[in-house]
Amino acid sequence: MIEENVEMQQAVKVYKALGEPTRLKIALLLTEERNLCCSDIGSKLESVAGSTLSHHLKQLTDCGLLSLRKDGTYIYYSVNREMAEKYAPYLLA
Amino acid sequence: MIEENVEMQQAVKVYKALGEPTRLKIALLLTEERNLCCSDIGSKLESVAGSTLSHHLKQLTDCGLLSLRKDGTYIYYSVNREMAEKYAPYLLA
DNA sequence: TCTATATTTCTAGATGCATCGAAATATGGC
DNA sequence: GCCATATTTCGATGCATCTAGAAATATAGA
Repeated sequence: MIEENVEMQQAVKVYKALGEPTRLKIALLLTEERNLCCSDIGSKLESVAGSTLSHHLKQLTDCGLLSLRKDGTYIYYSVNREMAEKYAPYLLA
Repeated sequence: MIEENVEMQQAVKVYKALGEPTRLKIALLLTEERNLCCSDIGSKLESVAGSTLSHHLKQLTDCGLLSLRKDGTYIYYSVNREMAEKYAPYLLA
């Protein structure tokens, strides 16, 4: 009987976040280029509403895959490399 | 503008498959112990209907993460190590 | 052939999720 | 304070997915 632990729950969150095309693209974008803000990211994707983008970025940060830095009205996102290396080094390849 | 290619689509499938607690457990089970059949796996999980288990195993094999070998009425599942190494080496840790 | 076991397919219900537009919040500049 | 821009929250809708039970399929053995 396999036991569910905290690490497994985190892994599920990370993989759920990456198991959606738009979010995977965002994660890949942010490994190529660090410190992009919400609207930068939006401009590199095909027609995504700001509210949708916000929702995706929240999931990616909540699971620990992205870190953010606030600067004025902008929020700059980057990939948390330790998390990517642990769960999905494919992102960094 | 980031482009969606075949590899990305495969990555989404793999991560979607792993982004669900029961399926992640199945994948972890099968990295610890290879060649388990459907009912073996069911007995190592908490109360999952056979039809549900079948559905999960299909997703894990469809994305390429599991391979299977038929022997009589049994089907033995194993983790496809190249796929795990590429997308989710966390499974093998 | 008949039976037992293993697994899948079918059908349906309940929940979750992606998406958007509109409204709300936050910050900086004038 | 007021305005412009960046981002989030809210509310709603449609679609996907998880789940299970029942029926169907497959295979081995008596």
